[in-house]
Amino acid sequence: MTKQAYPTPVCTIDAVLFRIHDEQLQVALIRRPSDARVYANVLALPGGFVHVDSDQNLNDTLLRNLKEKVALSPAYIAKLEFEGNISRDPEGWSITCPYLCLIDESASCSEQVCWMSVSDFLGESPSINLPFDHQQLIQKAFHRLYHRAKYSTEPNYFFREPFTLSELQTVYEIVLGKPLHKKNFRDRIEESDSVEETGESKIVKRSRAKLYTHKQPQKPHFFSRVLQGALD
Amino acid sequence: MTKQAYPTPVCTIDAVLFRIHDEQLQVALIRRPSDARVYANVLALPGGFVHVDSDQNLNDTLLRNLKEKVALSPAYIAKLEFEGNISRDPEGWSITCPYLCLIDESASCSEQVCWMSVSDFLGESPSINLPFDHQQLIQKAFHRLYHRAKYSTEPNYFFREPFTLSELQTVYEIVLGKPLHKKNFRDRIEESDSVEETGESKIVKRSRAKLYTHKQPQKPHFFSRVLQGALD
DNA sequence: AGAATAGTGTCTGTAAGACATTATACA
DNA sequence: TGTATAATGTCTTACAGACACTATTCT
Repeated sequence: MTKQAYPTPVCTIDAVLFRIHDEQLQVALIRRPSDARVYANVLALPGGFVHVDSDQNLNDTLLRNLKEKVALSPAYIAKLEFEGNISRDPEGWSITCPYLCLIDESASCSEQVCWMSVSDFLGESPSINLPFDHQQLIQKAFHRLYHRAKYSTEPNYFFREPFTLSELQTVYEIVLGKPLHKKNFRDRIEESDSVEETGESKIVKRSRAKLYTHKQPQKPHFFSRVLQGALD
Repeated sequence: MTKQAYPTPVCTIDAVLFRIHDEQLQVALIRRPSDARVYANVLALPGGFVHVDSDQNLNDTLLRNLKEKVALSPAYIAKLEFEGNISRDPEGWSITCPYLCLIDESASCSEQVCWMSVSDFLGESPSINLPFDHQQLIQKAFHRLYHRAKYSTEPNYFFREPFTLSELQTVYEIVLGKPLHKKNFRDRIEESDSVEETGESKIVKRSRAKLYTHKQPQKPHFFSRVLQGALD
């Protein structure tokens, strides 16, 4: 009954990295290396192995992999549900520790990154097939973000730089897939106490809008009531 | 960049197994084997390694370990957040895939199991020190159950046999640590559509109470509003 | 009969939902 | 001056919260 008695499954992290771009929710994919034992040269979620020498924890593993493969550090990260079984990797038993990562639209990243619309992966027959259980991981990450948009301020972290409330509302509308009442949205954000005015403002379209920043980094507010009503 | 290029951390499952007993929320601990390389003969959460030959997935790993070490199968299981770092195990890098498990009060289990009050582990200085990060895992599991008791019917699964609504309310009160209004609680449970009458009833204390069972096994209902009010 | 528990009726308060209005910038 | 957007005011409604009440069973 000592530790080395059993072979341990292969264990990796995977990053489901989302951004808002062109009025779409997009996910980052990268092409697997040509010398990979399975799924060589195929588009997949960025991920990788723990470096037991350099990583102190799985967070380090995630950030290192994103830096190496996508060349950016996310504005927000959160753990998703682990997944481990004999069939997700053709090479045998494996476990993944997947993360949801949010990044702001203007963040620059490696040109290797292929951004695809998340909606391409929500149906039964996606436009491209992803290796492993990566489509399921994207679906789970979206499911989480979608629901959190209804009862938390997690989508706030699609912004790193100051933002206007209208921009923020647009993000929520894209995630939820339906328009929201402006006043209700603003009341809700105010009630959450999740943002504060910078004092600055910017001219957007034909009006002047106040700029806001996060009050708490990486700590969404949770509402006591789920957002029900939305237009249509 | 092939798979076997890096050593993989040790990966285990841990079970935070809760029951309601003696008006308390209790957690199951077992004594580690005397030949363990670390923390031999110490009380800890039941857990163990993946058997890549016999387990199809981590669920199998959990159930097999619970059967072997606690001699029972839980009424409800759910994944908790994975944890992986260099310091949680004195032997080095390790990852745990922890599960929350609920079992009914009357379930019989191995006599080896030591049931302890969860409240013993919620403060800074617990009555006994647990190895690894097991105290944190218990705290996280309780935190989840506590909050889910406020916005879901997850605590329903402390029952496997038919139960009365008063018994159910008592379970919620123990988890939440405060009394609830009877009528409000019953309205909420009815609204959730999570239980149905068996048609049977039983005499409890000085009155006759209807018996209920789950409508959906393993699928809690989620309310659109968080339970705020409770007595005191 | 009295006590304890199961089960129900109903009023209130609060925050989400719906919609209207005002203010501001620009062409 | 007209139009599009920012920002706010206010009425309605749904449901949690509080509490009173009735029904049933046992001592």
